[in-house]
Formats: sequence, C-alpha cells, structure tokens
Amino acid sequence: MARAAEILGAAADLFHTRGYHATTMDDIAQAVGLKKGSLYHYVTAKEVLLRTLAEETIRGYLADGERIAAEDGSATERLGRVIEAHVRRLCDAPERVTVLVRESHYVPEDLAAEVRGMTHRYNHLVADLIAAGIDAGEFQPTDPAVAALMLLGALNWAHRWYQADGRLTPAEIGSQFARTFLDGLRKRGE
Amino acid sequence: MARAAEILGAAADLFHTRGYHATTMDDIAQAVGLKKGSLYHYVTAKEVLLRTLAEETIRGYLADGERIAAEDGSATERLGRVIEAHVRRLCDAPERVTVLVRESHYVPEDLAAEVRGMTHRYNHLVADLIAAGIDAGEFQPTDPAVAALMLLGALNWAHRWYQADGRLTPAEIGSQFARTFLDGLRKRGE
DNA sequence: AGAGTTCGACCGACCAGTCGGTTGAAGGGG
DNA sequence: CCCCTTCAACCGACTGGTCGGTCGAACTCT
Repeated sequence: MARAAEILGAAADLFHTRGYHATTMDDIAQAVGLKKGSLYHYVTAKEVLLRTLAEETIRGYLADGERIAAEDGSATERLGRVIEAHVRRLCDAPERVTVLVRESHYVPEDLAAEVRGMTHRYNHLVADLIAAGIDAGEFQPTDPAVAALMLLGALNWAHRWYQADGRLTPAEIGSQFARTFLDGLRKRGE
Repeated sequence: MARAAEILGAAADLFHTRGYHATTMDDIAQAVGLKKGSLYHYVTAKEVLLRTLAEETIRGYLADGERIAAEDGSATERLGRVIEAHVRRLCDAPERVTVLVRESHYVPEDLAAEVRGMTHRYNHLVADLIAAGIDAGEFQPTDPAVAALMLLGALNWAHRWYQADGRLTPAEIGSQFARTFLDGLRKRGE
C-alpha cells in the first residue's frame, strides 16, 4: 500500500478508538512504523489529515447516492438501494464514519468547505428522493427534510454499534433498515 | 442560579459550539464572569465537568423512559410517548445531547461507568418496548435491538440539525418521528 | 475576626511542527 | 567494476506555545 494511504488508514483507526485530540502525531507515526519527523514528509498538518479523511469518506457516500438516484426505478426502490449502499459502505469502514460524524467538527473553517458542501448535497439528495416518492403517491405526505434527517441519523448512528463480528451481517442490517424505514413512509392500505 | 449549575450550563454551551478540547477552562470562567483560578473553587477537574454533564443528561432521558414504560397502554402508545418525550427533552437542551453523543467518548474510563450503564439501560428499555409490541402482535417481527438503535440514532441525530427558531416546533418534530417510526414497525393490513 | 470567595502569578506536562543531518538505493561516467 | 553525485525517505533533538491545575495572598460580607 502506498505510504500516504497507509497513514490515512492508521489515523482513521486511531481517531476512531482514541479520538482526534487524544491521538498524537507520534501515535500515528508509530502505527505505520515511522518517527514523527518522517510523518511530515507525507502529511502537511494534523488538521489536514482529518480534513482529508472526512472528505474522502463523504465523497464515497455522495457518489453512491448520486449514481443510484439517477438509476431507473420508483422512489421506493431507489431509496431502498441508497439505504443498502449506505449500510454496506458504513460497515465496510465504520471508523471513517466515526471520524466524519464525531470529529469533523474540528476541521478548521477554512478547510471545511468541501466537506460541508458534500454533506449538504447528500442530505438534499435523500430528501429529494423522499419528496419524489410523495409526489408519486408512493409515500404518505410528510416533511421530506425531516424524514431525510431521520433516516440519515438512524443510518449514521450505526457507526457506534456496528461490529464486524456481530450477530448480523451488513446485508441483514441494511435490509432491516430499508424495510422498516420504507414501511414507515409508505402509504397505507395498498 | 446556583453558581455550580451556571458553570455547568456555560460549559455545555461552549462544548457544544467549540467542542470539549477546543474549550479552555479560561473560556468557561469568562463565560460565567470568573477567573480560571476561581473556577476550581466549584469544579474539581475539566474531565469531571464533562462527566457530570453527560451523566445529568442521560439520567433525564432514562428517567422519562422508565416512567413512561411503566405506564398503562399498548406498546405502540408507550413507545410513541417515549419518542415524543425524547424529542421534547432534546429540543429543550440540544447542547447537552451534543456533549453526550460527541464528547462523552473523552470521559476517562474510570469516571464513565455510570454514564455507560444508564446509556445501556436506556437502549435496553426501548428495545424491550419494541419486543413487547412484537409479542403483542402490534408490530411485525423484526430485530428489536436493531430497531431500537435505529430509532435512537434518528432521535439523537436531531441535536445536529434542530434549531429553536426553525421551521418546525418540537411537538411537530416529535409527532412526525413517532408517526413515521411506528408506521415502520406496525403490522400491515389492520 | 473569620469563613467564604476571588484573584493572578506560576508551574509542569504535553504536543504540533521544525530543522539539520544521516542513510541507502539508483544512476552515470570513467 | 568502482567512484561520485543525487535524492527521497527517514530520524531525533529541539522549540514555542498552550493549557490544566495549584497556591497563597487579598478582599468582602457578616
């Protein structure tokens, strides 16, 4: 693996388990078998490390979302696919999500624009999908923005409890999420 | 207001907006019109401040939950009441929830037992309510633990987006949460 | 007087980031 | 085959600054 990616991965793991502030650059260096001084050969600043992690992470979710939203199918089908893709991606690298949701608050303002923008677009994408389902008569009328926030909260919360060696597979979790949430939105009596 | 409570409140606000680590004891002192040295007349350590905040917060949610769970009514009704109470409490002091969910990770292990215990009990309480609803035939069969985590994720996420001067009142948000989530669990065709 | 409260100077630990210097592999010329 | 140069990778000692926490003196109110 390329050194830069290796460092990013180690940082994500450490930020996840210890937290961003409790992790020193020495810790990260040690995790990849370097000394702190050498780390700065690859990394310009700790804050940039955090920013890069957050950015890479949200970019993946957004890419999935945009791809799926543009596919064929009813709003119900596409939203279900977004949910399952989200869970799959989260379970694949929960530590990245931790960094994004718990630590990205510490990305300094001037570095955070991209992250904020993509997050906003992802929220919007989900809300739009819900709004489309309401318009199409698939879902009962409700506030799409709140429904989207509700869904994303439920999904992202999983980074706090998902365990790779747990009782359920990512696919099982994904389908339970999709079933329950889509049932919650669906128009009754059809 | 008692000085101690005032300090706690100021700390919660600062931890919410700047984050625990980016907040100095000087900041907190200034917010309550004291100097740092004087703060230590009321507070034994910054970490204890954080622990106390987290503990007080989760204690409130747990107390609501236990009270409601013991009330009369179907699982559906009681779960609905828990959801609405949770939203009400969250909207009343979103900064406390921020501290609990984003920062309580930094409470040192030896001070965290109480917080962890109450959090666990709250999760369990919600899962039990869902399990009861399934047993009673109100809800369709599903994994109660995952459903509880899903619900609590959706609820707690609100601390990230709720704004007191926003479009919707806490009551409106609460009822949308309850409606959507209970519909998601409810047995179809009745 | 004296208990409760406040202050501000101070300390010590910690840590991000710097910098001068070392090493070893790759390449090139003779 | 060997010497010389170059350069990326790496090291470790150091620094500058920050911040949690301490302490004794001073002030205030009764």
